[in-house]
Amino acid sequence: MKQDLKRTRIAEVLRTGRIGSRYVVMGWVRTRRDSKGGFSFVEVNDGSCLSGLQIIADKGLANYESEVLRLQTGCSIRVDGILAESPGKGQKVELKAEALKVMGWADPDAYPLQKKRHSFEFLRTIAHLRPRTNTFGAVARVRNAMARAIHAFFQERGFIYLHTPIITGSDCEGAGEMFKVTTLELNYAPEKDGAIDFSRDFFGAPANLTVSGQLEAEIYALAMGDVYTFGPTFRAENSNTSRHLAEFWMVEPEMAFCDLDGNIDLAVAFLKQIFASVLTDCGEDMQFFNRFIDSSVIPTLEQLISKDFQVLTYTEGIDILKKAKENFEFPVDWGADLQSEHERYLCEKVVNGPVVLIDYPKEIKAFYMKINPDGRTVRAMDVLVPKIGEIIGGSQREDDYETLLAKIREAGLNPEDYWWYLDLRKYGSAPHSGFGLGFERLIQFVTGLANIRDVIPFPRTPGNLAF
RNA sequence: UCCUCGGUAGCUCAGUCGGUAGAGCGGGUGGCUGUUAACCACUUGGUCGGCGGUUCGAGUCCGUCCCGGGGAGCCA
Repeated sequence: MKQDLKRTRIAEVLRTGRIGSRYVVMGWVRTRRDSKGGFSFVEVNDGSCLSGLQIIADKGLANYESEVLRLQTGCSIRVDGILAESPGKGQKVELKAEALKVMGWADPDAYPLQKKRHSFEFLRTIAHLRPRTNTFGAVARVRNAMARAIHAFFQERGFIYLHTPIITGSDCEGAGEMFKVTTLELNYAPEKDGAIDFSRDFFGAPANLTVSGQLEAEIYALAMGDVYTFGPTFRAENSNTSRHLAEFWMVEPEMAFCDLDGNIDLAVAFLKQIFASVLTDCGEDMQFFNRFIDSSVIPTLEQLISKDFQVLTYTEGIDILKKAKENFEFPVDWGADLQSEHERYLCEKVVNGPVVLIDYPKEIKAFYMKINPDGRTVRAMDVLVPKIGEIIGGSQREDDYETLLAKIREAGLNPEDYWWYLDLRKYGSAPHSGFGLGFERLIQFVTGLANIRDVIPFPRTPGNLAF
């Protein structure tokens, strides 16, 4: 065995491999088919691409009878061989093995993955093995390509990548239930006046996992101009749906000297560039999703890249819904938040694509959003997409000190808790805008996977902390 | 958290009116073949989610709990 040769990834063998050259490939066996002509076909996958490499192993190998004929799905092997043109259908090249070494066996009686389709529900119960399947390998590569594309998009535009804290002292970010962080022994927590005494906790105060980096991102936007965060976010909501996770990744750009129009422009350019990158960088994986998961993903993405996004005000959206001949379960009224069925109708029936909804009534949006001159609506924007719903939520931020102070009080919040946030409006305030994008929802949209638990390696949901 | 549908072999599922457990795939053995979701034959394989109840008898009916899917709410 030529131990001096270095391992070559299968993606590279298939892309640049030369017929007649010697390669070393290492990976996991997907299937083995024997020919009684005295040789076997072994399909190997190493995760570098969707395709596997067909190995031709014949009885000339010293361990053909003893090992090759015992190879099963899941075994890891090393193959040293010569790349050859394949006479069979289904692949252009194959590796003629000069040596095949079994690195790790996988008992076929016990190994849960078979060379057939498994349900996503079952694969979730074996999250340590599911990346070895076609679908989850493709998801992992697409997720990686999208993360890289996100950084590329912002870096090209001069945005600073900002690391906002995971642990936060403020429970006033207002975006949902928070996980508590403590080193106190829960059964023996110190008490004072009948309540837990957090002054004796690690931070000397109650601490939580962040639900958003936005408020901190505003700090840096009002110093660096354009910043973005890209990191984990935590919500302790008891949400049991196909589009909610307790731990998910969020992208949050924040731009100084930028109004809502600039915010919309960035969001649209962002989505288009990410979609285009995935189609170029992950062509094979996307073909796979388009064929086996959802036959509309590639046409949809291609359309979005070239098409203008429809921008509607909330008021226009309400008008359209009121005139619609659809029997909605929930009534449509100006001032009420849109239900999922309303959002879906606008995306799927009216526009047939994503919709940017702006200028929502102030009562149904967060206190920090900038009030419009009409006094009733705020400069909010939601980007809604078919099937998934809200994928981006953002706004121009209120930059006027007195107005923000009043709105904090109106919301029943304590201005003292927001002293530094208010300070930003006191010293060198400037118009600024930003949005939050759910990374996993974007991956769902791109891949067509119906359940958000299948686009993150290790999903955290209520009652599920395995792996 | 609410509504709804499910939980039967390693996996995907069928199981009629309450009468004593089935198929395909997978695994094993043999055959055949430059094969590729290979094919053919034989074979292996079960605490019917847990607990309790009704009944001569429960996979099947009732109660309860656990887990999963879909929908809703909260949101990204």
